[in-house]
Amino acid sequence: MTADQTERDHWLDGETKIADAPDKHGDETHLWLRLLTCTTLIETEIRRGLREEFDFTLPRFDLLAQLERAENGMVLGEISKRMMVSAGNLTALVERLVESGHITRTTSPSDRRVQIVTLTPFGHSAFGEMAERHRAWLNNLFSGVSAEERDVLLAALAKLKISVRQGLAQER
Amino acid sequence: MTADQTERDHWLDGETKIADAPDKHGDETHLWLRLLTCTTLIETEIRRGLREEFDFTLPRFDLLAQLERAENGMVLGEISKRMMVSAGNLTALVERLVESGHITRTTSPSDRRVQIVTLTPFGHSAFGEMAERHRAWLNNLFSGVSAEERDVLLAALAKLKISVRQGLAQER
DNA sequence: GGGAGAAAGTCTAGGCATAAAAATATGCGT
DNA sequence: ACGCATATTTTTATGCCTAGACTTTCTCCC
Repeated sequence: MTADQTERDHWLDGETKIADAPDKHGDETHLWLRLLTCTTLIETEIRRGLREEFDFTLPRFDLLAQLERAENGMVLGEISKRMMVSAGNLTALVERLVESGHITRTTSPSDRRVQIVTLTPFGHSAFGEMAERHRAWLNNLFSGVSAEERDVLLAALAKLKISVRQGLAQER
Repeated sequence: MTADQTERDHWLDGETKIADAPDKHGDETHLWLRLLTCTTLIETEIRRGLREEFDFTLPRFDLLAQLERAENGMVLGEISKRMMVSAGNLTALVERLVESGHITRTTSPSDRRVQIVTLTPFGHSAFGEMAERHRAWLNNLFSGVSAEERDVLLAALAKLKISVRQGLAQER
C-alpha cells in the first residue's frame, strides 16, 4: 500500500524549495512557486491521462482544441499565437497530426505562404472523446474546491493576468 | 511602435480557447485555462530573462535553487522528487552543470549507487546573482496585485493544491 | 514592372522532458 | 554465503520547445 502510494505520490512539493522560508507578507516568490506547483500537478495528471487512455500528448490535444473552435480551419500563425508556442514548433506537430489522420493541411490559394489546417471528421470525433475525459479529470481534481472558492480563484487570477501583462508591456 | 509591441505581445491568450464559451458558474475548464495562462506567461518571461541576462535555462536555475538550500549537497533522487522531474532527465542536466563548473558530483562512499551533487562556490555566487534578478522580475510581474489580493490568491491556491492531491490520491 | 522589405513557414542546433528497459549496487532471508 | 528483490541511476527512443537563420511569397512604393 505504501509502496503503491509512492508511485504517484513520489513528488515532493516544488514549493518545498522555500517552504521553510519565513512566510513574509507579500512574498512573490512563494506565491509564484505555489502557482507553479498547482499548475504542474494538474498538467502532469492530464498528460498522463491522455497518454494512458488515448496514447496522445497534451500539445496534440491543445492543437485539436484550437481547431475544434474554428469553423473553416486555422492558419498556422494563428494557431501559434493562441497556443503560445513558436511557429517552428508547429511544423513537426502538425506533420504528425496529419500523418495520424486527425487534421489536414492545405496551402491557401490566395496566399501561398499560408498553410491552412483543418480538423478531419476522425480528428473531430477523437477530440470529442478526449475532451469529455479531460473535463472529468478536471472535475475530479477541482472537486475539493467549492464553487465560491473557484470564483474567488478565477477573479484573483484575472487580476494577476492583467498585472503580468502590464509588467511585460512596461518592460520596454 | 505597434511593430515593436507585437514582438512580445504577439501571444493571444491561451484562454481564448474557451473565452467565448458561456461563463458557467463553476466551469473547471475555464479556471484551469486561466491558471495555465498565468503560469505560462510568467514562466516564459522568467525563461527569457535567464536566457538573455545570464545565458541560463530555468531547469538549471531550479536545480541550483535546490542545492542552495541543502547544506551538504543532495542525492540525485532527492533532487528528482523536489523538482518534480524524472530521474533520467537529471543525468544530462547535472552533466552540463558539472561541465560549466556550477556543481560537482561525487559517488557516495557509503552507497555507490548514490550520486551526491553539491554547489561549487562559483555556482553559489552565480545563483545569488540570478536569484536577485528572479525576485525582481516576479516583483514586477506581480506589482499590479495588491498584498491583500496576493494573500487571497495564496490561500485559494493552497486549497486547490490540497484538492488536486486528494484527487490524485483517490484515483487508485 | 522591379526591387526593398515584411510576412509565413521551415530548417537546424540544442536543451528539456518522459517512459521503459538496462546496468549497477545493496541487502535481506535463508 | 547465495540468490533474489529492491533501490539508484543511466541509457534509449521519442517528442516538445525555442532561437535564429533561411526560403518563399507577397506587398508596397517607385
